[in-house]
Amino acid sequence: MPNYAQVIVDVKAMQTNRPYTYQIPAELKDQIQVGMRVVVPFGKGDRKVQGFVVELSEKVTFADQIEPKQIEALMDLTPVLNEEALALADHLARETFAFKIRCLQVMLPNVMRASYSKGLRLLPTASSELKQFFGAKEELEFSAERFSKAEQALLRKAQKAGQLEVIYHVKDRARVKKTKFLTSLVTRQNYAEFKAKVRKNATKQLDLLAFLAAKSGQELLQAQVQAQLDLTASQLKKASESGWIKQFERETYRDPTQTKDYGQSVPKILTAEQKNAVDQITSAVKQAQATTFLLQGVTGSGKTEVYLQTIARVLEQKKQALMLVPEISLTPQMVARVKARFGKQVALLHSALSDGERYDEWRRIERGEASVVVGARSAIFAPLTDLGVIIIDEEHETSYKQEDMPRYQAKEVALWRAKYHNCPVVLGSATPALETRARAQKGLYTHLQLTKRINGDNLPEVTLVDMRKAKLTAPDPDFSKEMLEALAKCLQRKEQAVLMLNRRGYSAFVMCRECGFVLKCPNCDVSLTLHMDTHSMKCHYCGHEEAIPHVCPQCHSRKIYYYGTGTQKIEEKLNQLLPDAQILRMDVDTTRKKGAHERILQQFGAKQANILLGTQMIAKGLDFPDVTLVGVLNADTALEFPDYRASERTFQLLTQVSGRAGRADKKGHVVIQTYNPEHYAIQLACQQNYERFFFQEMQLRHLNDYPPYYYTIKITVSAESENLAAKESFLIKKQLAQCLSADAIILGPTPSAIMRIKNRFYYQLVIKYKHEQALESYLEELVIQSQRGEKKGLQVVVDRDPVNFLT
DNA sequence: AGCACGCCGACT
DNA sequence: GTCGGCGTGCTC
Repeated sequence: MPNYAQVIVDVKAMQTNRPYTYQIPAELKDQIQVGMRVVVPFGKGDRKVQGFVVELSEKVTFADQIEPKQIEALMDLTPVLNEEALALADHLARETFAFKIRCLQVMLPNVMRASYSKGLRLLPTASSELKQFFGAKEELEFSAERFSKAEQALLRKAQKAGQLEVIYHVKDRARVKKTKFLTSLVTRQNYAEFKAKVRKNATKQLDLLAFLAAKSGQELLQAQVQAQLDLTASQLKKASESGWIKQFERETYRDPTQTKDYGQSVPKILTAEQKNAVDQITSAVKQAQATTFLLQGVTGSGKTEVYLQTIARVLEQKKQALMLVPEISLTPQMVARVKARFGKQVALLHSALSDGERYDEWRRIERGEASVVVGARSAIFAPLTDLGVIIIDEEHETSYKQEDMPRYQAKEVALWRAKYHNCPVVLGSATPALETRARAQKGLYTHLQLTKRINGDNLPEVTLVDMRKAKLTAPDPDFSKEMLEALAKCLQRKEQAVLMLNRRGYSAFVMCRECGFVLKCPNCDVSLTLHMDTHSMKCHYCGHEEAIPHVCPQCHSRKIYYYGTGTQKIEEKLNQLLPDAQILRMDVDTTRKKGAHERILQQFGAKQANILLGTQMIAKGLDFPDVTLVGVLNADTALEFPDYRASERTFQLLTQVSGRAGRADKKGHVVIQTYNPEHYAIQLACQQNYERFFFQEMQLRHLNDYPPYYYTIKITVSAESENLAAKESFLIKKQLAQCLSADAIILGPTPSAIMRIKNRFYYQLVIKYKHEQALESYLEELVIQSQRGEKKGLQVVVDRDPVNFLT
């Protein structure tokens, strides 16, 4: 019998990474298990917090004379985290320098994270003044915002005087959805008897009785019966009281796609390359080998079919499959494709689900009712217990890295889980991340290649337009002659075009021609962008909004104009330059609403427009047979980024977007406008030459000591005062210099590329290293110690293998 | 978050 | 001398 439990506690302000010991009350001893959530008292005030049981023991394991406190309650009947999840949380905490509690919570759906509230309850000794303050209520919910400082002082005094007590609530938001059913108890025998008791003119009741008699003994959905016979819930309740029916509730899932019919799709015939890939992966599945495969295949080479047939083999082995795709490509078409092949066995985890729906999908997986899981990044934690394969599509996508605590890389989590389950991992991409391709080169990963497009070899023709020269003859600074001609021809042939505007850091802003003043956000270090739809200037980082100025705020000149180009402005120009064009615009503004993204794609697919104009998001995974022209308006903006992956990103983006042209029998054409036509990333993207790019980029990384030759860790320090942020970052550098060997390189501290966001100043340090004995423990300590700085508004973030260097 | 402890200034 | 300010540290 366990007497004590080790509990990882959810403490807000000061998190330590060690568990706390609690006593298990006698009545819970036979129920408590490792992996359950509990409510425990914590701190001097014994406020109640949620915790996770990570260990049970008979004796106290910590040397202290005080008696541990008792567990207040169990929140679960069965463990919500299994052994694997607990081990993975430990690993994550160590690997990402995150607090254990966060690592445990990230494995569970949001609703299982407790919500806390504080209540104040009147005691009999309360003064009449206090009673008045409470009004008629016994208990008030306390929140700091709701009461004034004076009121808070009053309440505090009353609490000290023993006139009221503080009650802490830990609420489990996980709610199982129940649906009402009923069973008809009306039989041929008792029908007449029931009928005799009903008034002759009570038509509704007589109808119901007849209906029930016809369905004798059957289970019916209450909502359906109500709708069909136009009855209210209370009328059915009466029927239940009369003994006509028996009402009951049953647990149901909130899965909106469950009832949808996706039809059925059959496996396609594989090419020799595809078959080889499926065979090799399947063999690893059968032999339970944790091999990692890099499936490198150009756009249109049929990677998805390899995934689907691999999953089918895994299911034949009575094992389960987990497939990650970037959030942006988790479109209805993509979902339909998987559901059509595997039907109800598929569980879907994506951000569009409500918390409740997500919880239900999680429970379906946990109970083993779904053996194929498809989802975005966080689906990597899906509670599958018998994994046969993990597939990561578009593995080079940076969105597989979580950008807040715990800052995990889903690919690395996949490798860990694969090792735990002895199953293969498939990393798929047309343009693999350099690190991935390098591991394949070294033989750590098995390299599988799909070199042929399914529909024959029809790589698009690429035209590179040098905008430095084009500018002189172009009818417009944003559109070269070549681009406009290609568009016009495409429209003439009644085909479709996709136009990409590389937006980041390149949108319409306002500048004064007289004094050079640029309108900037008052809270962040970025210029405000012009939004024609709302006729205002907006900040993309904090949402600040103000009116469009007509005179320069600095020199009062009237010569204040719009510069740069946003998708809106391009759309307007395009309408003038090509009056025949019907344009659909897809960017942050038009896709903000839920489902808007899909709607735009669907409209374009249905030929309601002939030009799709958008930002990077149009480069990902859309597949329209009639698109024969792809235009890139500004290929270089990603090159200017303060990021050692800038070339790689540019190459990937251009290669991907080029692959969108001419996928079917029609010849495709790609027009790329650039100011750096001789840049290797742009040149090699035009040639669709990944291999050359890989070797060239590897040389540069080697030369500059960047991954995959070095590991990187980024430390970001931010505060409301620039001075404080700078001071702290220099202090950290000093400490780092002491614990690092001479082989390590510290870059910075420097102000981040965007130094100020929401009135906070950002400084960053980047450590490049190969082996450092003391680094891990220093950073672990740094993360824990830096919590105390949070009271002063000082924040320190440690990010292993960072993908974002802007902040 | 909330409570104790400890070190300085203003005060009955 | 003592009361109380809040900066600092800890919570099984």
